[in-house]
Amino acid sequence: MLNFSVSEENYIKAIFRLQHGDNTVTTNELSAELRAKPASITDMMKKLRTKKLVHYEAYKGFRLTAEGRKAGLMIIRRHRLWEFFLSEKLKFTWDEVHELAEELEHVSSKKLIDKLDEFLGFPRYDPHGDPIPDANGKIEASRQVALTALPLNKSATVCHVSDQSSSMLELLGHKKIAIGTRVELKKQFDFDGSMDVRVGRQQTVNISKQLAQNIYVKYDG
Amino acid sequence: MLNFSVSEENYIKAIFRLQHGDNTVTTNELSAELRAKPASITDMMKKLRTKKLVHYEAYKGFRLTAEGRKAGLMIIRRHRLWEFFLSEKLKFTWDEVHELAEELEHVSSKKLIDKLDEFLGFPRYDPHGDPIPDANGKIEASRQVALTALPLNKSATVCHVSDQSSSMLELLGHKKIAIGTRVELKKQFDFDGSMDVRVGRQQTVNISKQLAQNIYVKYDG
DNA sequence: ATAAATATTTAGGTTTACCTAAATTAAATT
DNA sequence: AATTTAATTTAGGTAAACCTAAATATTTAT
Repeated sequence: MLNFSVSEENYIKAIFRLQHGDNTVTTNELSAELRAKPASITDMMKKLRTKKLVHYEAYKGFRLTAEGRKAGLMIIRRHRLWEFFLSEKLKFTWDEVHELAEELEHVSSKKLIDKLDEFLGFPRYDPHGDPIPDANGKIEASRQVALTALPLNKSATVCHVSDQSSSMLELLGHKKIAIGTRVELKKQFDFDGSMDVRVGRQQTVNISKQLAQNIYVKYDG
Repeated sequence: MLNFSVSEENYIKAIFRLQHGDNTVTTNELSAELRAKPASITDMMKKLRTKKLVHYEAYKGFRLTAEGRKAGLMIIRRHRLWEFFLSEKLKFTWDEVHELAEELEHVSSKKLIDKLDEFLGFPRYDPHGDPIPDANGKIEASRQVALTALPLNKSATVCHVSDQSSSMLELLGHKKIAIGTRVELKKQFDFDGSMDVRVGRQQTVNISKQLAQNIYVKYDG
């Protein structure tokens, strides 16, 4: 019930991340996320299904079961606690901590993690501002929403982009949008779903519906 | 040159430990140490030979090459630094740290380990009293000898037991010997190799040759 | 509604690190 | 020295987690 291989953990974590609520995750999405071929994804999905960690029917995408979600939360807890440790105690910069935490997170002793949590003073957020699940897997409901769901004139901060393709990053760079950028929705056009968004203090740019759906923000304050 | 699988690292570490100087290590010794069948040891030795990490000729045992020794020192450095961290910062007891460090040691980022070393204040010994190699792989020549090699009436401290079986630990407990116990050889009997040893300040106990061979001590001072 | 394009799965192969059983070599005993 | 015993290696097999190429579903476009 509680012991998974490194690979299994990476799959669970990736599905957790891509699910973003109740969405079903596709083979190709996971394939891109994990840089593994689609055929490998199918293999692993069958395995995780027999372990009752995902709901999966051929051709219909997959979602974590309650148990899979719980496992995912524990992996994320480990990951974020190590990130906090690396940044706070070992003075790594925030862009260095992720890949080291990717390795440390697979040491799965519960006692180790709970003691690490205590040593760190029970931190609530990792260095990227993401909330850290507690020892029971409880995690602060993130006030994170897609840019498309942001109310007019409410200031928010970009905290996540769900597509990491280079074409998407190029477009974001061009519009001067990055993680941490302050944004505010100024106008929404019914015809094509595009929107005018104030970026930073000076400029306002137009963003397509497709792009907005992939940008996640957190309300300020 | 510098990246090994978890299995390879475990083999290198085990050979390093068993070599204890220049002795050549046998297939069966490694098999016992790693709880793998002799055939598996032969497989891996061939692999490590092609990677130039061990000297190995069929039926003749093996020794680490200079490069293998260097790799071994780095693994031991990681292991002992994590042990120190677990004991000193997370307050694990000395008998809990070993198996956790077995997992953490395989995260091989040099920068991580050097920063951890700095964070811990460049400790010289792990919680079991074994010296920690520095960032260049330099390690304090341990003045560690088997109890059988201790001269008469020279005070020393138990720093290592090479067999960790529960039957051995039971016997040690019974004789009130643990890591850190002060001992002094009082008399040696040629007939069976047994010896009288003063343990601590009050009592003297008789120890069999077999037991003495598995107890390592460090001269005091 | 069909055809073309795309997504997913199946079938069969590879590598790593194990295993068992059998063969071979070395060491110990008579 | 010959034989028995023990250690080691070889041969061939397995499971995990990947892969490629081909087959099959599904979606999209005409």
